[in-house]
Amino acid sequence: MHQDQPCPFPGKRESGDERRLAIAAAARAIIFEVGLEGLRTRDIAARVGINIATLHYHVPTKEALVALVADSLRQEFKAQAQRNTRAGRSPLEQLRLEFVDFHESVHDTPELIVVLSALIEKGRRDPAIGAIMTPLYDYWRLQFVDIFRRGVSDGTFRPDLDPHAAALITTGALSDYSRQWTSFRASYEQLTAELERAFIANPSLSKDPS
Amino acid sequence: MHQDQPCPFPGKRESGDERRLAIAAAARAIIFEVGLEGLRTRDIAARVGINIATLHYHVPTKEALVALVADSLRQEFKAQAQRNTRAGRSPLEQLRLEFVDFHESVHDTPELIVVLSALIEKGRRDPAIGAIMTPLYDYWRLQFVDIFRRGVSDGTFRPDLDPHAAALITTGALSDYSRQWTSFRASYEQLTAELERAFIANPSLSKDPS
DNA sequence: TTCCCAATCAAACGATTGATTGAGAATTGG
DNA sequence: CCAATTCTCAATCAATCGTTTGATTGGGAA
Repeated sequence: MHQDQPCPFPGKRESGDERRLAIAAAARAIIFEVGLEGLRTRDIAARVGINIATLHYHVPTKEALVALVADSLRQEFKAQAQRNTRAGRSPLEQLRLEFVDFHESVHDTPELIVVLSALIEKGRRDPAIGAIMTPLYDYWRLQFVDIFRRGVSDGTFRPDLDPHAAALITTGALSDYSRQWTSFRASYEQLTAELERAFIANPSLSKDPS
Repeated sequence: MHQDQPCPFPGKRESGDERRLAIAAAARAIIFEVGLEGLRTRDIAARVGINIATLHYHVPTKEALVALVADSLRQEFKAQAQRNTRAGRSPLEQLRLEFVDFHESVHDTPELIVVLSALIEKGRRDPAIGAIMTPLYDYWRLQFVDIFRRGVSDGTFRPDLDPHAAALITTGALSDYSRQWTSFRASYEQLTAELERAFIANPSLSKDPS
């Protein structure tokens, strides 16, 4: 029994889905501020503006709550991936689009990568979280694998480039940058430019290997 | 009325420094297993084999305990840096030595990088931890900056290579690899080999062979 | 109207948390 | 040997944690 009709009286009761959405958002904000070790169910309830018992009505346990946050990240990445279609673009253009997208994500929702890292780390020891986060991170990296693989085929990138290793380097550098951009002297443009130079084929070499 | 046999030398006491060392080691092991959010002073005391009050005698607060762990990491990195002198070696040799060192560290003490990442993340919000961890991470990256800078000078690496960006890419890729090497198909050798190819000068373009 | 049920809350529960107390054992310097 | 110091522990504290209970609300169905 699901009704699409939004509540005509804001401040009254919200549907279960809306509540769960607000709970996940509040939890993400708190994790960003004080980390997973500072996450308290009462603080989440207070930020949403509901009673602690109401929180447990919608999300039974804290474990399920963290899983809810993980799933909210998954859905957000899924939506982001479906939003921009890269069909018909060259590998280098797609790579640069990924760089721009990532930068925008870090700028618009700075807590996203921080929470993502925290949950990936938690997923290393919590199978329930790992089942959500590992495929998510793999998917992101596989996008780069695909870009590099096709870029090698058409001569954009070095012929001796290892797509998997290059993708690992790229995602590692990007996530590491966003994690501590405060202490980095190098700008994001310097980082992405160096990544391009690292993988791109040398223009002075013959592009036609036949 | 001694408790259930913690010390291999009954009747013997450990000095304050040894105790603090054992406490830091136990805390690191626990952080590796259950994360910072699962770190409990009682668990640390139990692993060391001492009473909870004894733990608080040596380390007054939990906050000081986390700082102690951070400092133990700093000392370990400092000792590691001083252990192997790289004087007289070529930039490429030094880079490969860094790769080997890192791999050995991950292999010998797998909890090291995980705990390092956890404390760096905590240092983002806790100034006391950040004061220890940020310089530590910067120091590691600066080692690569130095290697790349000299490698550019002597023609080992690309002339258009940005040492800071390249170092950021390298540390990011390495730390990201060690954080989740379980789900990576690419081996460590593939990763380091790709890093070398990414930064090394093209052999067909030997521009300055003087 | 009467009933049902998702949603909500005040209050509290049992357990755990970091931290403290006071007394005593072990060690050290004289 | 003694006294001072360092170190240790059983017992305990106050606070907070995640979770539960029991009751209430309000809107839609019967």
